[in-house]
Parts: sequence; structure tokens; C-alpha cells
Amino acid sequence: MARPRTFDEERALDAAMRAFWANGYEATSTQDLCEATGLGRSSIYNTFTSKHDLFRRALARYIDVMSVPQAEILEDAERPGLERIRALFARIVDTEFDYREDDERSIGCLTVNTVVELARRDPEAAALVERDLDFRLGLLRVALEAGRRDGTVTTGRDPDTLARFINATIGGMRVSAQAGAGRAVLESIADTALDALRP
Amino acid sequence: MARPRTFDEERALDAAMRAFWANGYEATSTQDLCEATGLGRSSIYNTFTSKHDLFRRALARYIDVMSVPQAEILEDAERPGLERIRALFARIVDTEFDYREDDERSIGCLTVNTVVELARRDPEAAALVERDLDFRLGLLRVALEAGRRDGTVTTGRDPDTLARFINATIGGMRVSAQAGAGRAVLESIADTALDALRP
DNA sequence: GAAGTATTGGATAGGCCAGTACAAAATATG
DNA sequence: CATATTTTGTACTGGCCTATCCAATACTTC
Repeated sequence: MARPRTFDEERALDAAMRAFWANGYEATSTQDLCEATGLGRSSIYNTFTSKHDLFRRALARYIDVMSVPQAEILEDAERPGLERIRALFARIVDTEFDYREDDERSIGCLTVNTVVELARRDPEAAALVERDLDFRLGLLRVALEAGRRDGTVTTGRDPDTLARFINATIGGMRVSAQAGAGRAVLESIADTALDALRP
Repeated sequence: MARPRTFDEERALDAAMRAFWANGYEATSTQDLCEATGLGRSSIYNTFTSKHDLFRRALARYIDVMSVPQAEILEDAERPGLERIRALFARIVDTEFDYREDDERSIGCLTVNTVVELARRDPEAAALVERDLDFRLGLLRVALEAGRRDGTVTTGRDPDTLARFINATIGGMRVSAQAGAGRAVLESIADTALDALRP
């Protein structure tokens, strides 16, 4: 019925996500977004209405994309509970090194970056992140409860507290990675955190 | 010999620090800095040369101000090693609640915020933060080694690894606070982390 | 092939950005 | 009190920012 798009909306969204992820919301201009996606301004505004809306969608996509494999790991009934947490840590470390610009520093995690840069003044972003937090805490509790049942998690602390702790550890690893920590350091942080699950 | 200043440079720097801390570097305009400090543009540029330079000084001041009490805690020979770490955690929690805007969300830690927002593209800021990281890791090692000697830290992991872990935990607590965690949650994260020191 | 419709590129708008220019004001020194 | 010197307020600059406008384009349907 009319002229069709010459670009793939999801690819564009991915490119925008990468730009926000690597540079932050404020430091990414609409011009940057045009260059990152390869689209013109018109196409961007026609498709995504505003920079803020594009960010919202990019963040939502990031959360969706990242949570699938994490859920798979944490709900993997084949593995003991503690091993699921260990595998999650390993995945976190891998992503910190897989997704990188030319730079030697990690670009971190868009969710963490958003919490730090935007959560206080952007209620929509805060809501997305909070929803994701609840979801991930739930997944962690599942794995921790499994660990308690199968004897790999022996601490007396309740799964809720432990889930918060594991989640905080992941945040700390991501900040450490952005501060320049290498693979060995991240792995040792993860290993040490696991000690708290079987004291 | 000439007209004297009508403002206190340190007070102005403090106000600017608070502004950057609460809102981030990019989202804080020079206009915001004028309002926060109560100074006119001329006074700001006359005293601090540029927004970036003002930020650099604000960050340096933040690091200085924060590290003094933390060093005191971690080097306090009266306390066993583990208790020093515990006291440090308690202080982190307190600061997350002491320094707050009207908001119900924490403004976090300027160092962490800087790592996340700026470290990748601002080498000066990155250098300040890295220097501070080395300093704090050193303090943590001191306390952890003391803990090993006095028997309160019983884990077999080496102090360097443990220092990284404790530091990451603090980062994770700060991100959690910015994501909306309350006092009880932060305290439980800290308590759980301590479990890793005496497995 | 004509009509209708959505996309696209380029120009543009209005505002805010960091930073500067300059003159008026204020004070220490002589 | 005069002079030298610094601070301060105001106005301004050039540029980049997000967002819009509009005409040209390209495609689908009839």
C-alpha cells in the first residue's frame, strides 16, 4: 500500500542499544544514533518517536535479550543449585569481555549503567529496571532453593537474602570490570562470593 | 591588593560535588552549577577554568573526603580485622542514607557513578578513580591480613583476592541502593559477604 | 499505469550548551 | 584619596542539541 522500509527495525534497535550501552544516555546524541543505526533522522523519529522512547525500547530489548540465557542457566534442573550460580557468574564474566568496543575497558551492563545514570530522574527506566530486578531475584531464589535441597548450598541464610547478595555481587563485578578489572579478577570475585553459600 | 572573593572556594566545590554526584556529569549543566554553588558564571570560570576541571576537582575532593574515615576504620588496630570490614560496611550503608536528596533513592557513590558514566572516555577521571581503587584495595588488604593474624578471617583465599571481593561487594551495595534497596537489604548483603571471610 | 500512502533526505527551528568579553564594582595598597 | 588589581554581573557567541517540516521518492494496490 505504500513505500516499505529499507531497514530492519530490530537491527536498528540493536545498534541503538549498543550506542546507549557503550556511551550512556546523555552522551549519546541523536546524531550518534543516526550513525550507529545507519538511518536518517526522519527514519529514526518516524520509527521510534523520540530519543527517550528509543532508549526505553533499547533498554527493554537489552533486558529481554539478556534474561533468556540467564533464566535457562538458573532453571537448569540438570545442574545442582550452586553450579547454576557458578555458571551464571561465568556467563557474566564472558559477556563483560564479549561485548566490548576497541577499548580495553568493559562497557558494563546497560541495566547497571541505567540504574546509575538515570534511575533517579527517569521513572520509566526505573520501572523497567525494577521489573527486571524482581525477575532476576526470583530466578536466583529458584536456583538457591534448589541448591539448598540438593545440598550444594549449605548456608543458613534465607534464599531471599542470598539472592540479593548474588545480585549485588554481579553488580560489583560489572562495576569492577568497568573500572578495568581483568578476567582473573572477576573470576576470583565470583569464586569468593560462592564461599558465602557454603560456610 | 584587589577585590576579595565573597565566597568560600571549598564550599562552592562541595556544592558542585553534590550536584555532579546527584545528577551525573553530563546531566549537570553549568547553569545547574551556578545555582548549586550560588555563584555567577564569571566566578565559576574564574575559579575553576572549565566544567571538566571543576568536575575533576570535585571528584578529587570526594575521594579525599571519603577516604579519610574509611582509612581510619580499616587501620584501627583496636579492632579485629573482620570487625574493621564489618564497620566499613556499616559506614557504607550509613552514607547511602545520609547523603540523599528529597528523593527516596540513593545518589550512590560519586566514584562508582564516575566509573560507570565517564571512565571509558575521560582518562583523567579514570586515573583519579584508579588511584583511589589502589589505595582502597591496599587498606582492605591491611585489614584482611590483620584479620588473618588475629583469627577473625579464616578463609584460605589470599588477601588480594579478598580485597577485590570486598570492594566489589561495596560496589554492588551502592548499585543496589541506587536501584532502591533499603537499609535492611544492604545490611544483609554485607552480612552475607562477611560469611565468605570465614568459611 | 494511475492513485494513494508511507519512507526518506535535507533543510530548518528554537533552545540550551559551554565558554567568553567587558564593563562596573569593590578593596587593598600607596 | 588615587591607583592597581581582582571579582562579579550581564550580555553575548558559536555550536550542538532534540525535534519537526516538507518535498521528493518508491512502492503497493486498484
